[in-house]
Amino acid sequence: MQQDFRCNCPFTSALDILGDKWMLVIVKQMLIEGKESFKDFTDSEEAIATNILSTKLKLLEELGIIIKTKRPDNKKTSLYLLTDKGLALTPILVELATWCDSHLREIHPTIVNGEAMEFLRNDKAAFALALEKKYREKLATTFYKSNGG
Amino acid sequence: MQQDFRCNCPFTSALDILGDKWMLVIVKQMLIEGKESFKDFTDSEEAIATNILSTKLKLLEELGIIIKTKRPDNKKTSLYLLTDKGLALTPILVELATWCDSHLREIHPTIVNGEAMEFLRNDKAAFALALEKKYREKLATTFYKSNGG
DNA sequence: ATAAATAACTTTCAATTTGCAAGTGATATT
DNA sequence: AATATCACTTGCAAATTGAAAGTTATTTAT
Repeated sequence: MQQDFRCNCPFTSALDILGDKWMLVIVKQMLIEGKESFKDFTDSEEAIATNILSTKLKLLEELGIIIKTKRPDNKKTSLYLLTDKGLALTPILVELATWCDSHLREIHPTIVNGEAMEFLRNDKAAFALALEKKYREKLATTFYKSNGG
Repeated sequence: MQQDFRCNCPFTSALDILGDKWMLVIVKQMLIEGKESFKDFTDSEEAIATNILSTKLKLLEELGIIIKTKRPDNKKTSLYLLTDKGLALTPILVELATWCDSHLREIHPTIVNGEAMEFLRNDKAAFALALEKKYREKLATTFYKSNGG
């Protein structure tokens, strides 16, 4: 991996890892949109190129933010799942969306504005917890399916 | 400016603006390190190149995240100051540092770990508020100096 | 008044990164 | 056995990044 850090500042160091167009978008797709296969990601609205996706998934795995695994009944399709370290990024995503909701609509009026945004506005912390809980339940289901059928 | 957004997702849209190596680092330098002149930024630990700095400051200003101004007694030195829209990024920075503190020390052991980090760990929300308050006080002082001497 | 220093850029150009398109190999389906 | 699908990899062109040097305006020193 050999990650380079610009300095010893915790803010800058976080951005050395997460400060690009794709890392947090991929995490978001997993957490919010339930994406888990390579194909799921390529089919996204954000239209990530396959070579970039491949590189970023590898980096996320090396950093321990996601794990790569397979269902025993499907040797073809790899599954990419968030680890605890990855799930711990939820508050960052929530704060990003909050800022976007309050300050970006002016220059980008078509940003989605549905029930989920209402929930976010009413209780950020609860929203974050709900996302994490939902993902952990999905993880349980995934592993149940893999083991039990 | 002509900002391009990849889609209507609030998470992705925030990252269309903030998802790079420099935007939030510059905001951090203003908020935490009190940097306000072009020279302050070039002297930073992160060693940003002047052309990049110039471009990013312009973009931040166009987005309304910072304002560019001058003290009446100094026509040479420009001042770059955070707006409310910029100060509203504080919770994002706080969450980034929190994640870094918990999950990045393993691969980057020299990350700073002083009193401020203690405060952050003990009460994230209070830490964010303290940063914002301190910055607003500095703003008041800056404008007092400019107007009164 | 003149010269030197400083601040805030701008320009140039090389290196790196990004991303589209096409190709590959392993599995799965018909 | 043939075809389709999935997860990549490779090649190449375009865009972005960044180091170094240059430019202009203002301020300080002589």
